[in-house]
Amino acid sequence: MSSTAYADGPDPLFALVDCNNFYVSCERAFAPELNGRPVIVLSNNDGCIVARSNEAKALGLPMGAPYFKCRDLCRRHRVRIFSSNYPLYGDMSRRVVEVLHRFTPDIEVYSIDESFLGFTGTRAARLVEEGADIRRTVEQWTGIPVSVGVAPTKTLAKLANRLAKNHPDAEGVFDLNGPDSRERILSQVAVDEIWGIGRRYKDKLARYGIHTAHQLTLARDAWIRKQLTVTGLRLVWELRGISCIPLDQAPAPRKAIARSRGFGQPLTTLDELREPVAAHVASAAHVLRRQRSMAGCLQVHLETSRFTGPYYGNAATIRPVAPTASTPHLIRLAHQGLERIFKTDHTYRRAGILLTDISPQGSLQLNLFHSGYYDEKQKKLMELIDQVNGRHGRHTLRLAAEGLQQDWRMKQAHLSRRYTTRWDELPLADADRVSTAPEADGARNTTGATL
DNA sequence: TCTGGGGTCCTAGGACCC
DNA sequence: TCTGGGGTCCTAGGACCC
Repeated sequence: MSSTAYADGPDPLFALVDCNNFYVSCERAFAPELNGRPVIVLSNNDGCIVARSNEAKALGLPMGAPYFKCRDLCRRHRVRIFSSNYPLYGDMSRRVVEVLHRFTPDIEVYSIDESFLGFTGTRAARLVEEGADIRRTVEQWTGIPVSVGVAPTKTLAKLANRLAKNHPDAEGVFDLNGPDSRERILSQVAVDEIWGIGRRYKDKLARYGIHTAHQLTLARDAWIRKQLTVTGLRLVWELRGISCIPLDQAPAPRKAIARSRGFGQPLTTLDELREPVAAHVASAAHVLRRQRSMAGCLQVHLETSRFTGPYYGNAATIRPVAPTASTPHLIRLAHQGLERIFKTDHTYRRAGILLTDISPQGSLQLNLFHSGYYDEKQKKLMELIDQVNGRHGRHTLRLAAEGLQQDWRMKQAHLSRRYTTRWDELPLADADRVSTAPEADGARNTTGATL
Protein backbone atom coordinates (compact mmCIF):
# COMPACT_ATOMS: atom_id res chain seq x y z
CA MET A 1 0.00 0.00 0.00
CA SER A 2 1.33 3.42 -0.87
CA SER A 3 0.40 6.86 0.26
CA THR A 4 -0.71 7.82 -3.25
CA ALA A 5 -3.85 5.79 -2.77
CA TYR A 6 -4.79 8.05 0.12
CA ALA A 7 -3.90 11.47 -1.18
CA ASP A 8 -5.88 13.18 1.55
CA GLY A 9 -3.68 12.03 4.41
CA PRO A 10 -1.01 9.75 5.74
CA ASP A 11 -0.73 6.01 5.07
CA PRO A 12 -3.41 3.74 6.50
CA LEU A 13 -2.87 2.45 9.99
CA PHE A 14 -4.00 -0.55 11.95
CA ALA A 15 -4.95 -0.67 15.59
CA LEU A 16 -5.08 -3.99 17.40
CA VAL A 17 -7.43 -3.90 20.38
CA ASP A 18 -6.83 -6.84 22.72
CA CYS A 19 -8.71 -7.49 25.95
CA ASN A 20 -6.43 -7.88 28.96
CA ASN A 21 -6.61 -11.38 30.53
CA PHE A 22 -10.00 -11.60 28.87
CA TYR A 23 -11.70 -14.50 30.69
CA VAL A 24 -10.50 -13.23 34.06
CA SER A 25 -11.73 -9.73 33.19
CA CYS A 26 -15.16 -11.15 32.30
CA GLU A 27 -15.41 -12.78 35.73
CA ARG A 28 -14.24 -9.59 37.42
CA ALA A 29 -16.76 -7.44 35.58
CA PHE A 30 -19.50 -9.09 37.66
CA ALA A 31 -17.56 -9.73 40.84
CA PRO A 32 -15.53 -6.60 41.60
CA GLU A 33 -14.24 -8.10 44.84
CA LEU A 34 -11.90 -10.12 42.61
CA ASN A 35 -9.95 -7.00 41.64
CA GLY A 36 -6.42 -7.02 42.96
CA ARG A 37 -6.59 -10.74 43.80
CA PRO A 38 -5.02 -13.65 41.93
CA VAL A 39 -7.64 -15.24 39.65
CA ILE A 40 -7.37 -18.04 37.09
CA VAL A 41 -9.77 -19.60 34.60
CA LEU A 42 -9.54 -23.29 33.69
CA SER A 43 -10.06 -25.03 30.34
CA ASN A 44 -12.88 -27.49 29.66
CA ASN A 45 -13.09 -30.26 32.22
CA ASP A 46 -11.17 -27.98 34.58
CA GLY A 47 -8.03 -29.36 32.94
CA CYS A 48 -5.52 -26.58 32.35
CA ILE A 49 -5.02 -22.92 33.18
CA VAL A 50 -6.14 -20.85 30.20
CA ALA A 51 -6.33 -17.35 31.69
CA ARG A 52 -4.53 -15.64 34.56
CA SER A 53 -4.84 -12.28 36.23
CA ASN A 54 -1.60 -10.30 36.59
CA GLU A 55 -1.49 -11.30 40.27
CA ALA A 56 -1.72 -14.99 39.26
CA LYS A 57 1.05 -14.50 36.69
CA ALA A 58 3.21 -12.94 39.40
CA LEU A 59 2.77 -16.07 41.53
CA GLY A 60 4.39 -18.04 38.70
CA LEU A 61 1.27 -19.95 37.64
CA PRO A 62 2.13 -20.97 34.06
CA MET A 63 -0.25 -20.64 31.12
CA GLY A 64 -1.48 -24.03 29.95
CA ALA A 65 -0.31 -25.87 33.06
CA PRO A 66 -2.46 -28.79 34.26
CA TYR A 67 -4.51 -27.51 37.17
CA PHE A 68 -3.92 -30.54 39.39
CA LYS A 69 -0.21 -29.74 39.39
CA CYS A 70 -0.85 -26.19 40.63
CA ARG A 71 -3.55 -26.95 43.15
CA ASP A 72 -1.30 -26.59 46.18
CA LEU A 73 0.16 -23.30 45.03
CA CYS A 74 -3.35 -21.98 44.37
CA ARG A 75 -4.54 -23.05 47.78
CA ARG A 76 -1.59 -21.44 49.55
CA HIS A 77 -2.17 -18.08 47.89
CA ARG A 78 -5.96 -18.22 47.98
CA VAL A 79 -6.19 -17.99 44.21
CA ARG A 80 -9.79 -17.72 42.94
CA ILE A 81 -10.57 -20.49 40.46
CA PHE A 82 -13.16 -20.44 37.68
CA SER A 83 -14.32 -23.05 35.17
CA SER A 84 -14.63 -21.69 31.60
CA ASN A 85 -17.99 -19.96 31.14
CA TYR A 86 -18.21 -19.58 27.36
CA PRO A 87 -21.76 -18.21 27.18
CA LEU A 88 -20.57 -15.33 29.37
CA TYR A 89 -17.28 -14.74 27.51
CA GLY A 90 -18.95 -14.96 24.09
CA ASP A 91 -21.53 -12.39 25.07
CA MET A 92 -18.98 -10.01 26.61
CA SER A 93 -16.89 -10.31 23.45
CA ARG A 94 -19.89 -9.30 21.36
CA ARG A 95 -20.39 -6.23 23.56
CA VAL A 96 -16.78 -5.14 23.20
CA VAL A 97 -17.02 -5.38 19.39
CA GLU A 98 -20.22 -3.38 19.48
CA VAL A 99 -18.40 -0.54 21.24
CA LEU A 100 -15.51 -0.74 18.75
CA HIS A 101 -17.94 -0.25 15.89
CA ARG A 102 -18.53 3.28 17.16
CA PHE A 103 -14.95 4.14 16.21
CA THR A 104 -14.70 2.67 12.70
CA PRO A 105 -16.71 0.44 10.37
CA ASP A 106 -13.49 -1.30 9.31
CA ILE A 107 -13.16 -4.07 11.87
CA GLU A 108 -11.77 -7.58 11.67
CA VAL A 109 -12.86 -9.64 14.66
CA TYR A 110 -9.78 -11.80 14.92
CA SER A 111 -10.60 -13.89 17.99
CA ILE A 112 -12.85 -13.87 21.02
CA ASP A 113 -10.70 -11.16 22.63
CA GLU A 114 -8.96 -9.33 19.76
CA SER A 115 -10.01 -7.09 16.89
CA PHE A 116 -8.04 -5.26 14.22
CA LEU A 117 -9.32 -1.79 13.34
CA GLY A 118 -8.43 -0.04 10.10
CA PHE A 119 -8.01 3.72 9.79
CA THR A 120 -7.18 5.78 6.73
CA GLY A 121 -6.85 9.42 5.81
CA THR A 122 -6.56 12.15 8.35
CA ARG A 123 -7.93 10.05 11.20
CA ALA A 124 -4.86 7.84 10.98
CA ALA A 125 -2.75 10.81 12.02
CA ARG A 126 -4.33 11.03 15.44
CA LEU A 127 -4.72 7.33 16.03
CA VAL A 128 -2.72 7.31 19.25
CA GLU A 129 -5.12 9.77 20.88
CA GLU A 130 -7.98 7.78 19.44
CA GLY A 131 -6.47 4.62 20.95
CA ALA A 132 -6.66 6.14 24.41
CA ASP A 133 -10.27 7.07 23.74
CA ILE A 134 -11.09 3.52 22.60
CA ARG A 135 -9.54 2.16 25.76
CA ARG A 136 -11.51 4.46 28.06
CA THR A 137 -14.81 3.86 26.30
CA VAL A 138 -14.58 0.06 26.16
CA GLU A 139 -13.67 -0.17 29.82
CA GLN A 140 -16.39 2.23 30.88
CA TRP A 141 -19.16 0.60 28.86
CA THR A 142 -18.29 -3.09 29.23
CA GLY A 143 -16.03 -3.30 32.28
CA ILE A 144 -13.32 -4.97 30.20
CA PRO A 145 -9.83 -3.39 30.19
CA VAL A 146 -8.11 -3.44 26.79
CA SER A 147 -4.73 -2.56 25.29
CA VAL A 148 -4.22 -0.90 21.93
CA GLY A 149 -1.29 -1.32 19.53
CA VAL A 150 -0.94 1.10 16.61
CA ALA A 151 1.22 0.43 13.53
CA PRO A 152 1.29 0.51 9.71
CA THR A 153 0.95 -3.31 9.43
CA LYS A 154 -1.03 -5.96 11.30
CA THR A 155 2.12 -7.81 12.39
CA LEU A 156 3.58 -4.62 13.86
CA ALA A 157 0.23 -3.77 15.46
CA LYS A 158 0.29 -7.16 17.23
CA LEU A 159 3.75 -6.36 18.51
CA ALA A 160 2.75 -2.84 19.54
CA ASN A 161 -0.11 -4.33 21.50
CA ARG A 162 2.24 -6.61 23.40
CA LEU A 163 4.41 -3.59 24.22
CA ALA A 164 1.33 -1.65 25.35
CA LYS A 165 0.67 -4.42 27.88
CA ASN A 166 4.23 -4.80 29.11
CA HIS A 167 5.38 -1.18 29.31
CA PRO A 168 3.96 0.41 32.46
CA ASP A 169 4.37 3.96 31.15
CA ALA A 170 2.61 3.13 27.87
CA GLU A 171 -0.74 3.45 29.67
CA GLY A 172 -2.27 0.79 27.48
CA VAL A 173 -1.50 2.33 24.09
CA PHE A 174 1.71 1.78 22.11
CA ASP A 175 2.65 3.30 18.77
CA LEU A 176 5.03 1.52 16.37
CA ASN A 177 4.39 3.89 13.54
CA GLY A 178 7.61 5.88 13.58
CA PRO A 179 10.26 4.05 11.52
CA ASP A 180 13.11 5.64 13.53
CA SER A 181 12.23 4.26 16.94
CA ARG A 182 11.09 1.01 15.32
CA GLU A 183 14.58 -0.32 14.61
CA ARG A 184 15.65 0.27 18.19
CA ILE A 185 12.53 -1.43 19.54
CA LEU A 186 12.69 -4.41 17.17
CA SER A 187 16.26 -5.15 18.27
CA GLN A 188 14.91 -5.71 21.79
CA VAL A 189 12.15 -8.07 20.67
CA ALA A 190 12.86 -11.83 20.63
CA VAL A 191 11.83 -13.56 17.39
CA ASP A 192 9.28 -15.79 19.08
CA GLU A 193 7.39 -12.72 20.28
CA ILE A 194 6.46 -12.09 16.64
CA TRP A 195 3.01 -13.15 15.43
CA GLY A 196 3.67 -16.25 13.30
CA ILE A 197 6.98 -17.33 14.83
CA GLY A 198 6.49 -20.24 17.19
CA ARG A 199 8.92 -22.49 19.04
CA ARG A 200 10.06 -24.51 16.02
CA TYR A 201 10.90 -21.48 13.95
CA LYS A 202 12.56 -19.84 16.93
CA ASP A 203 14.90 -22.83 17.28
CA LYS A 204 15.59 -22.92 13.57
CA LEU A 205 16.38 -19.20 13.42
CA ALA A 206 18.60 -19.48 16.50
CA ARG A 207 20.72 -22.06 14.65
CA TYR A 208 21.47 -19.34 12.10
CA GLY A 209 22.22 -16.75 14.77
CA ILE A 210 18.93 -14.88 14.40
CA HIS A 211 17.48 -14.03 17.80
CA THR A 212 15.76 -10.66 17.48
CA ALA A 213 13.03 -9.24 15.27
CA HIS A 214 15.49 -6.69 13.92
CA GLN A 215 17.98 -9.39 12.87
CA LEU A 216 15.15 -11.18 11.07
CA THR A 217 14.28 -8.06 9.05
CA LEU A 218 17.88 -8.01 7.76
CA ALA A 219 17.79 -11.55 6.34
CA ARG A 220 17.63 -12.12 2.56
CA ASP A 221 14.16 -12.66 1.07
CA ALA A 222 15.11 -15.86 -0.78
CA TRP A 223 16.54 -17.34 2.39
CA ILE A 224 13.46 -16.42 4.43
CA ARG A 225 11.20 -17.88 1.75
CA LYS A 226 13.13 -21.15 1.88
CA GLN A 227 13.29 -21.42 5.66
CA LEU A 228 9.91 -20.02 6.70
CA THR A 229 7.78 -20.45 3.54
CA VAL A 230 5.85 -17.62 1.91
CA THR A 231 3.95 -17.05 5.16
CA GLY A 232 7.21 -16.17 6.87
CA LEU A 233 8.30 -13.90 4.04
CA ARG A 234 5.04 -11.97 4.25
CA LEU A 235 5.56 -11.58 7.96
CA VAL A 236 9.08 -10.20 7.57
CA TRP A 237 7.89 -7.64 5.02
CA GLU A 238 5.26 -6.60 7.52
CA LEU A 239 7.98 -6.15 10.15
CA ARG A 240 9.75 -3.87 7.66
CA GLY A 241 6.60 -1.74 7.58
CA ILE A 242 5.12 -2.97 4.27
CA SER A 243 1.52 -4.06 4.73
CA CYS A 244 0.89 -7.50 3.15
CA ILE A 245 -1.93 -8.86 5.29
CA PRO A 246 -5.14 -6.92 4.63
CA LEU A 247 -7.98 -6.40 7.05
CA ASP A 248 -10.31 -9.39 6.66
CA GLN A 249 -13.77 -8.12 7.46
CA ALA A 250 -15.84 -10.98 6.06
CA PRO A 251 -14.24 -14.22 7.10
CA ALA A 252 -14.76 -17.09 4.66
CA PRO A 253 -17.07 -19.92 5.73
CA ARG A 254 -15.36 -22.70 7.63
CA LYS A 255 -13.80 -25.50 5.65
CA ALA A 256 -13.93 -27.88 8.57
CA ILE A 257 -16.03 -27.99 11.71
CA ALA A 258 -14.75 -30.09 14.62
CA ARG A 259 -16.16 -31.01 17.99
CA SER A 260 -14.25 -33.09 20.47
CA ARG A 261 -14.10 -33.20 24.21
CA GLY A 262 -12.79 -35.30 27.04
CA PHE A 263 -15.50 -36.91 29.14
CA GLY A 264 -16.12 -35.94 32.74
CA GLN A 265 -15.64 -39.62 33.56
CA PRO A 266 -14.35 -42.52 31.45
CA LEU A 267 -16.83 -44.48 29.29
CA THR A 268 -16.55 -48.14 28.32
CA THR A 269 -19.63 -49.25 26.36
CA LEU A 270 -20.78 -48.52 22.84
CA ASP A 271 -24.15 -47.32 24.12
CA GLU A 272 -22.59 -44.78 26.44
CA LEU A 273 -20.42 -43.46 23.63
CA ARG A 274 -23.32 -42.91 21.25
CA GLU A 275 -24.58 -39.96 23.30
CA PRO A 276 -21.56 -37.65 23.30
CA VAL A 277 -20.95 -38.46 19.62
CA ALA A 278 -24.54 -37.50 18.80
CA ALA A 279 -24.24 -34.31 20.85
CA HIS A 280 -21.02 -33.34 19.05
CA VAL A 281 -22.68 -33.91 15.68
CA ALA A 282 -25.68 -31.80 16.70
CA SER A 283 -23.44 -28.95 17.79
CA ALA A 284 -21.28 -29.03 14.65
CA ALA A 285 -24.32 -29.38 12.37
CA HIS A 286 -25.78 -26.27 13.94
CA VAL A 287 -22.67 -24.28 13.01
CA LEU A 288 -22.81 -25.86 9.54
CA ARG A 289 -26.38 -24.64 8.97
CA ARG A 290 -25.65 -21.21 10.40
CA GLN A 291 -23.18 -20.64 7.57
CA ARG A 292 -25.66 -22.20 5.10
CA SER A 293 -23.44 -25.14 4.25
CA MET A 294 -23.62 -28.90 3.93
CA ALA A 295 -20.97 -31.52 4.70
CA GLY A 296 -19.88 -34.22 2.28
CA CYS A 297 -17.72 -36.09 4.74
CA LEU A 298 -17.76 -36.95 8.42
CA GLN A 299 -15.05 -38.39 10.65
CA VAL A 300 -15.51 -39.90 14.10
CA HIS A 301 -12.65 -40.49 16.48
CA LEU A 302 -12.30 -42.19 19.80
CA GLU A 303 -9.43 -42.27 22.29
CA THR A 304 -8.32 -43.66 25.62
CA SER A 305 -6.15 -41.50 27.86
CA ARG A 306 -2.86 -40.31 26.41
CA PHE A 307 -1.33 -40.11 29.86
CA THR A 308 -2.20 -43.35 31.60
CA GLY A 309 -2.43 -46.99 30.53
CA PRO A 310 -1.99 -48.40 27.02
CA TYR A 311 -3.19 -45.92 24.42
CA TYR A 312 -5.85 -46.78 21.87
CA GLY A 313 -7.16 -44.29 19.37
CA ASN A 314 -8.94 -44.80 16.09
CA ALA A 315 -10.95 -42.89 13.53
CA ALA A 316 -13.48 -43.70 10.81
CA THR A 317 -14.44 -41.66 7.76
CA ILE A 318 -17.94 -41.84 6.30
CA ARG A 319 -19.40 -40.12 3.26
CA PRO A 320 -23.14 -39.58 2.90
CA VAL A 321 -24.67 -40.39 -0.51
CA ALA A 322 -25.04 -36.64 -0.99
CA PRO A 323 -23.88 -33.68 1.13
CA THR A 324 -26.22 -32.98 4.01
CA ALA A 325 -26.84 -30.61 6.91
CA SER A 326 -29.43 -32.80 8.61
CA THR A 327 -28.56 -33.60 12.21
CA PRO A 328 -30.36 -37.00 12.26
CA HIS A 329 -28.64 -38.12 9.05
CA LEU A 330 -25.24 -37.06 10.30
CA ILE A 331 -25.82 -38.76 13.66
CA ARG A 332 -26.72 -42.00 11.90
CA LEU A 333 -23.49 -41.84 9.91
CA ALA A 334 -21.45 -40.99 12.99
CA HIS A 335 -22.89 -43.97 14.85
CA GLN A 336 -22.00 -46.26 11.95
CA GLY A 337 -18.45 -44.99 12.14
CA LEU A 338 -18.38 -45.40 15.90
CA GLU A 339 -19.44 -49.05 15.60
CA ARG A 340 -16.54 -49.63 13.24
CA ILE A 341 -13.86 -48.31 15.56
CA PHE A 342 -15.26 -49.27 18.96
CA LYS A 343 -13.45 -52.05 20.83
CA THR A 344 -14.50 -53.53 24.15
CA ASP A 345 -12.22 -53.53 27.20
CA HIS A 346 -11.04 -49.97 26.85
CA THR A 347 -11.79 -46.99 29.08
CA TYR A 348 -12.42 -44.14 26.68
CA ARG A 349 -11.64 -40.57 27.72
CA ARG A 350 -12.51 -38.63 24.59
CA ALA A 351 -14.61 -38.74 21.43
CA GLY A 352 -14.90 -36.27 18.59
CA ILE A 353 -16.25 -35.65 15.14
CA LEU A 354 -15.07 -33.64 12.14
CA LEU A 355 -17.22 -32.35 9.27
CA THR A 356 -15.33 -31.68 6.02
CA ASP A 357 -15.94 -31.39 2.26
CA ILE A 358 -18.14 -28.45 3.10
CA SER A 359 -20.15 -26.86 0.30
CA PRO A 360 -22.82 -24.14 0.17
CA GLN A 361 -26.45 -25.23 0.43
CA GLY A 362 -28.20 -25.12 -2.91
CA SER A 363 -25.14 -26.13 -4.87
CA LEU A 364 -26.17 -29.80 -4.73
CA GLN A 365 -26.13 -31.59 -8.05
CA LEU A 366 -29.53 -33.20 -8.09
CA ASN A 367 -29.50 -36.90 -8.51
CA LEU A 368 -32.51 -38.15 -10.45
CA PHE A 369 -32.75 -41.35 -8.45
CA HIS A 370 -33.11 -39.93 -5.00
CA SER A 371 -34.39 -36.62 -3.75
CA GLY A 372 -31.13 -35.68 -2.01
CA TYR A 373 -30.29 -36.13 1.64
CA TYR A 374 -31.05 -32.53 2.42
CA ASP A 375 -34.42 -31.87 0.83
CA GLU A 376 -36.87 -29.09 1.64
CA LYS A 377 -38.61 -31.11 4.33
CA GLN A 378 -35.36 -31.83 6.15
CA LYS A 379 -34.30 -28.25 5.81
CA LYS A 380 -37.55 -26.89 7.29
CA LEU A 381 -37.31 -29.21 10.28
CA MET A 382 -33.71 -28.25 11.01
CA GLU A 383 -34.46 -24.55 10.65
CA LEU A 384 -37.30 -24.88 13.12
CA ILE A 385 -35.08 -26.58 15.69
CA ASP A 386 -32.38 -23.93 15.22
CA GLN A 387 -34.95 -21.17 15.65
CA VAL A 388 -36.39 -22.57 18.85
CA ASN A 389 -32.93 -23.13 20.31
CA GLY A 390 -31.86 -19.65 19.25
CA ARG A 391 -34.76 -18.13 21.13
CA HIS A 392 -34.96 -20.34 24.21
CA GLY A 393 -31.43 -21.62 24.75
CA ARG A 394 -29.14 -24.10 23.03
CA HIS A 395 -30.52 -27.29 24.48
CA THR A 396 -34.25 -26.60 24.46
CA LEU A 397 -34.88 -29.01 21.57
CA ARG A 398 -32.53 -31.87 21.03
CA LEU A 399 -32.60 -35.34 19.60
CA ALA A 400 -33.13 -38.34 21.83
CA ALA A 401 -29.80 -39.72 20.62
CA GLU A 402 -27.97 -36.97 22.54
CA GLY A 403 -29.25 -38.47 25.78
CA LEU A 404 -30.93 -37.01 28.82
CA GLN A 405 -28.62 -38.07 31.64
CA GLN A 406 -25.44 -36.97 29.92
CA ASP A 407 -23.16 -38.51 32.54
CA TRP A 408 -20.26 -37.80 30.18
CA ARG A 409 -20.68 -34.03 30.51
CA MET A 410 -17.50 -32.24 31.37
CA LYS A 411 -16.40 -31.34 34.81
CA GLN A 412 -17.05 -27.70 35.71
CA ALA A 413 -16.70 -27.44 39.45
CA HIS A 414 -16.06 -23.69 39.57
CA LEU A 415 -18.61 -22.24 37.18
CA SER A 416 -19.79 -18.64 37.58
CA ARG A 417 -23.25 -17.48 36.57
CA ARG A 418 -24.23 -16.69 33.01
CA TYR A 419 -24.83 -13.12 34.12
CA THR A 420 -25.62 -11.70 30.72
CA THR A 421 -27.49 -14.42 28.87
CA ARG A 422 -29.90 -15.95 31.42
CA TRP A 423 -32.69 -14.08 33.14
CA ASP A 424 -32.47 -16.29 36.21
CA GLU A 425 -28.74 -15.64 36.59
CA LEU A 426 -28.69 -11.86 36.28
CA PRO A 427 -26.60 -9.90 38.78
CA LEU A 428 -28.85 -8.06 41.25
CA ALA A 429 -28.50 -4.43 42.22
CA ASP A 430 -28.89 -4.08 45.98
CA ALA A 431 -29.32 -0.46 47.13
CA ASP A 432 -26.04 1.27 46.24
CA ARG A 433 -24.05 -1.91 46.05
CA VAL A 434 -24.08 -4.34 43.14
CA SER A 435 -23.88 -7.93 44.25
CA THR A 436 -24.33 -11.29 42.64
CA ALA A 437 -27.67 -13.05 42.87
CA PRO A 438 -28.16 -15.44 45.79
CA GLU A 439 -27.56 -19.10 45.09
CA ALA A 440 -30.50 -20.31 43.05
CA ASP A 441 -28.98 -23.53 41.83
CA GLY A 442 -26.75 -25.63 44.01
CA ALA A 443 -24.52 -26.63 41.10
CA ARG A 444 -23.39 -23.06 40.44
CA ASN A 445 -21.16 -20.85 42.51
CA THR A 446 -21.74 -17.14 42.61
CA THR A 447 -18.13 -16.13 42.63
CA GLY A 448 -16.20 -19.32 42.11
CA ALA A 449 -14.77 -21.56 44.75
CA THR A 450 -12.98 -20.25 47.79
CA LEU A 451 -10.16 -22.56 48.60
C1' DT B 1 -7.69 -39.33 40.72
C1' DC B 2 -6.78 -34.98 37.87
C1' DT B 3 -3.18 -33.00 31.45
C1' DG B 4 -8.28 -28.05 26.48
C1' DG B 5 -10.32 -27.38 21.99
C1' DG B 6 -10.90 -25.44 17.39
C1' DG B 7 -9.05 -23.57 13.51
C1' DT B 8 -5.75 -22.02 9.13
C1' DC B 9 -2.19 -22.33 5.65
C1' DC B 10 1.77 -24.44 3.36
C1' DT B 11 4.75 -28.13 1.50
C1' DA B 12 6.35 -32.57 0.04
C1' DG B 13 5.50 -36.66 -2.03
C1' DG B 14 2.74 -40.26 -4.26
C1' DA B 15 -0.61 -41.65 -7.81
C1' DC B 16 -2.09 -40.95 -12.11
C1' DC B 17 -2.40 -39.04 -16.74
C1' DC B 18 -0.74 -37.66 -21.35
C1' DT C 1 22.78 -50.36 -24.01
C1' DC C 2 19.77 -46.00 -23.83
C1' DT C 3 14.57 -45.03 -18.85
C1' DG C 4 11.28 -37.68 -20.08
C1' DG C 5 8.79 -34.15 -18.44
C1' DG C 6 5.03 -31.77 -16.87
C1' DG C 7 0.51 -31.26 -15.04
C1' DT C 8 -3.24 -32.24 -11.51
C1' DC C 9 -5.18 -34.04 -7.50
C1' DC C 10 -4.97 -35.85 -3.00
C1' DT C 11 -3.16 -36.68 1.61
C1' DA C 12 -0.26 -36.47 5.59
C1' DG C 13 2.32 -33.84 8.34
C1' DG C 14 4.31 -29.59 10.03
C1' DA C 15 3.93 -25.04 11.55
C1' DC C 16 1.31 -21.53 13.44
C1' DC C 17 -2.72 -18.97 15.86
C1' DC C 18 -6.11 -17.99 19.89
